[in-house]
Amino acid sequence: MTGERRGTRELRREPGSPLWQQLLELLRQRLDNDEFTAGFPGELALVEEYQVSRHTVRAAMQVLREEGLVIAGRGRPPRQAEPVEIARRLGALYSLYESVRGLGLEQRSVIRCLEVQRDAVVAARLGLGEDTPLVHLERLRLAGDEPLALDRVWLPKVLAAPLLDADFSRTSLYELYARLCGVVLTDGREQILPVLPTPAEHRLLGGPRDTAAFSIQRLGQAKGRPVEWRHTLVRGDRFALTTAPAGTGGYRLELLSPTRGGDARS
Amino acid sequence: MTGERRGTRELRREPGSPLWQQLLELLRQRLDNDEFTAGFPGELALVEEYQVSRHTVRAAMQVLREEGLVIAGRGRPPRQAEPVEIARRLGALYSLYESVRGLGLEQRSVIRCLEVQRDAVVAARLGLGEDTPLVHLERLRLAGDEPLALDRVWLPKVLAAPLLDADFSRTSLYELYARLCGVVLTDGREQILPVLPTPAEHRLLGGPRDTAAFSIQRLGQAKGRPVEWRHTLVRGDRFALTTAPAGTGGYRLELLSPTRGGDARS
DNA sequence: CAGTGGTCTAGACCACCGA
DNA sequence: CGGTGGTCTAGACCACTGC
Repeated sequence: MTGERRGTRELRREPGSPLWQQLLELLRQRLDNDEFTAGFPGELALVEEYQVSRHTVRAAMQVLREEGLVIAGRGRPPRQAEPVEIARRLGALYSLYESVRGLGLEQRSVIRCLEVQRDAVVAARLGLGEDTPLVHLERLRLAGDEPLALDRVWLPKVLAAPLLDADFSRTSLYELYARLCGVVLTDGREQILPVLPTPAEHRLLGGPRDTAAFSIQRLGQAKGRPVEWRHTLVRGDRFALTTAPAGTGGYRLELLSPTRGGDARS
Repeated sequence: MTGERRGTRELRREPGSPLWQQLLELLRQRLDNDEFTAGFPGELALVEEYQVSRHTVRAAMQVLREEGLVIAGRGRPPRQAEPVEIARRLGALYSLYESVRGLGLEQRSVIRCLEVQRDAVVAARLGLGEDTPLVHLERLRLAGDEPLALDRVWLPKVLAAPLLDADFSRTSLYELYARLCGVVLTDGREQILPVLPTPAEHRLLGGPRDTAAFSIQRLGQAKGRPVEWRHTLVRGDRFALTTAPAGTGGYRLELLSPTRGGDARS
């Protein structure tokens, strides 16, 4: 906003607080403040600005790049990652969206409910008082004409009120939450359970009878504050959790091919 | 074995093949050959041996440490990680074992089957001919007196023959596989599905009726070669997959507290 | 071409840990 | 205490990208 230039920034050279960590925190704050939407500074620029060695800059940048917050590569000018690029690292629910998109299938949603509610249990999970108004969205997610998941979301009304008039049928919730409300999810915790859908749920999801499903519960956070409670039911006959390529311990929720090749109940 | 000292080792200084990557590969090989069981060299020792800068050594070591193959920390002499410490990074099945152990519960198994079989489907998954003899182990895993998981494993008999006389009731399969057969799992791919156990499976696992379960299928590899096919059924009313702390996209299979606090079928 | 990051060197000081 | 890794500097050369 001010546009002022400070030649050097406030890095304290003292033990116990490495320069690269301080720099990392400062860069995080500036990313949060959208100071870099017009382009992220190169390593040498940061060396100059903060008066540290390039090695120190690279130590801080390595973290930001691993987190996917900044995209940088040899030759290209570096840039801040788009929310969507960050979100892909946020767990099973995102890989659900991506996995379906990766197969070139059209995704849409049938909105079953979009209203303001009060729910003491959900509010508690969000760390809010039990009477806090919440925007509640319930939708059935489809690929083509086939139901894939039943998605139930609660957001604090304080943040999410603009979404009450939004059209969720074609767009990602995260995208709308970011664009209309300025809330970008940066972190989250998920819990995944195998469940047997209730008859009502099964009617919505379709599929063979006695099919189990994934129950995914998720607390989404932005800058450390809870901003989303989500409970999604994913059809178990169409999706599997598979280890991520690198064997890093990560998992992806992947759409199974229509011909369930191997049931492998050997 | 030889005890010979080569002052410098074969690192080629040429573009397109960074020194730290070459060093990383050499160290991997030496780890595979158990050259470091009596202690892993420090950074300065590697600087001297390979005639590269400490920075280069650290670049290679960073990878080995992130992979958990080497344990190193300020002050302490570095060392090669034990198989168990590596295995903890090998997916949901290991965290099952650890999660139960972490709660201080006694783990044991009831062996239901331990014999040599031929199974064309499983053999194919292991990349073997359909008549290849396999060691098959089926066991019910318990914590205290309560069944937790039904575990079915197939191993190539060529590797696993010594296990036919082993006692699995108290010890981890991975530990025995490593100790008796010299096979240390280094990698693996898993697929996790929600399923409804068959009546027979449900009788073994116990729990409320109409409880869903995790079906975990796993192909375990050692040095790139498949050495294990596994199909485990985990009780869904006692375990959940939860995101790993760092939000790295990883998941752990965690034992739920006996009092299922939040069903959250909101 | 100029600017980017990728790699590498040769030093330095310090904090931590175990003997 | 000596050895470990953690941090930091000031340089250098190169490969890649896009103009």
